[in-house]
Amino acid sequence: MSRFFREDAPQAAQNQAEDDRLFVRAADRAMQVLGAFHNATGPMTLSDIAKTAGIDRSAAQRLVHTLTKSGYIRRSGDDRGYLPGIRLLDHTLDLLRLDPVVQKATPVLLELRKSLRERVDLSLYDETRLIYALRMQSKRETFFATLVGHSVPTFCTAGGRAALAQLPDDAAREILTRAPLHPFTASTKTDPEAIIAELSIARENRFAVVCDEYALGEVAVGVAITDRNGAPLSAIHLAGSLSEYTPEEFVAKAAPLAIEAASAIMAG
Amino acid sequence: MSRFFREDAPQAAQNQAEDDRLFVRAADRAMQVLGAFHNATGPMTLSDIAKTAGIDRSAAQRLVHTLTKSGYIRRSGDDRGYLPGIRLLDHTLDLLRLDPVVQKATPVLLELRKSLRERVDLSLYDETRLIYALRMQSKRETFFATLVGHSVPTFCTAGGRAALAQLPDDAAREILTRAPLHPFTASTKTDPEAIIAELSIARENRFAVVCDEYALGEVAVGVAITDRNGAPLSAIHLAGSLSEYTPEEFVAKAAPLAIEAASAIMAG
DNA sequence: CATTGTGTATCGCATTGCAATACAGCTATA
DNA sequence: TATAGCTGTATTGCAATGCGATACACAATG
Repeated sequence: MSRFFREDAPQAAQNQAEDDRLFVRAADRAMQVLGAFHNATGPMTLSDIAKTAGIDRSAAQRLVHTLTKSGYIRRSGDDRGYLPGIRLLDHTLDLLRLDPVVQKATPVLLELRKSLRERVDLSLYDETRLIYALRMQSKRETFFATLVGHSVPTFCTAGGRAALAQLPDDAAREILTRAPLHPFTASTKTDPEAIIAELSIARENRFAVVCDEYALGEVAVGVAITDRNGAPLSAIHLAGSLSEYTPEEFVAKAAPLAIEAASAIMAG
Repeated sequence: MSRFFREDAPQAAQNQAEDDRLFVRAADRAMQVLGAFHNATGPMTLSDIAKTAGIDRSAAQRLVHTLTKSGYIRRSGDDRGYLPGIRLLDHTLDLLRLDPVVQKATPVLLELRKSLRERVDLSLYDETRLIYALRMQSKRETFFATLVGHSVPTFCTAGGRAALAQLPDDAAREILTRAPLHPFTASTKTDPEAIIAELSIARENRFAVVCDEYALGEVAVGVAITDRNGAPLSAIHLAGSLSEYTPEEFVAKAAPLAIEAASAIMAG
């Protein structure tokens, strides 16, 4: 009993609810080191990593050493410095293959891709952003828009709006306050209330349409995938080129397919 | 000086070369917890994780708590248990976008995909295995053969043999001793010397061909991508169906394209 | 030939991670 | 409705271990 009622002792410091701001856990530090690459544009040196992760160079050295030994960090071939290690891809695979949505969606999206020979993506909902998990690309595609893990904002993309539309307006509003409402094109809607209005439309239609707001010359249709309580988990995203379709044409073609696919996934 | 020559002190335990077998670093423990999902087939409970990671349930609890707070682990929606968290995909992206080979290969492979409307993959070399980093799928594709992070053995795949062929024979032999030479089909070559012989052929041709050894009804052509010292970094992999091509047809069509693509990537 | 940057290695202290322990909720089986 | 066996969660003290300090070898640069 004395363990639980010690009046003389300093306030218990290990309350799980609050310790995480008092203590810095080693697991966090390890992930901070890996996270140091988030803003990198090339290999990082120990000093870079230390600075970015907010730890001492010598601590960084130790962590990098350990992480290198286990393959989560590797030395960059020619250049000096370090890069994220291949081992990370193992965890990527675990994430993808164990994700219930990805599991169910994969065959459905492959079918969908056959019907509509345009870009088909599945992305996972993460409040202010969507992260691409499955990508089935079409003819044209550039850069690293093909990379898994790439994320796009929810506020101005079709999939994102479809996902946000599943939330009550004030929950969506709250997320929008946290999102950087940065315009990507001249047409990007950045007024929260204008976006909320779009969400109402999407909610009614069961899909969202975005034209020219994120990428110029692109029309996209997004449909949300939700859990059984209706909370957004993920979104299907179909994109076409405005040089081939009018927005209406594309929606007419893509929206029914996307809705059907989403239903199939949620039913499965 | 006493710090460096203490005769009475116990043997210094922190030699970086050997401490890793004496000490278990927290960073490792964190990654072991994430690694616990490697053999999972669904959500894992705390006890599962603890058992798999080889730590106490209560330690697992603490780590999982920390990792959950930072998004590397999440609770599985309906079922009980935990799953890998979306945050991992951020590191995936960092790995892919910072990888020099992936950077150079992406545009080349997109072009290649246009010329040859079959499966085109880029995978990263990891001794006994290749890990898929870029996937551009064709019509038919099933299951999670589409997932990034999926890995295949080097000993019996076209890309793998192309990569191994870049090594001296004894280096390749050494790797084969560490590889589980498990037959996937009736045709899978599992005799190390038979594989070494294949490597010689691949070395001469600059590409490797594998038929029916990994997947039935599939013919694949692989070409290695090396650093400037000739060490394998990665492989391009083109696969076609034996119901559409004879092996010779496919090779005639695919091999030149693959070699050209690899040259373009290495020159870039 | 300094100087400033890499990466690497070692040590001791005090911070922090862990085992032990306890408990609340939920399902099943008795 | 016990009761047993799971979940996940929380708290403590001790000692294992992570970190800062420090030092050094090597390259590249001025």
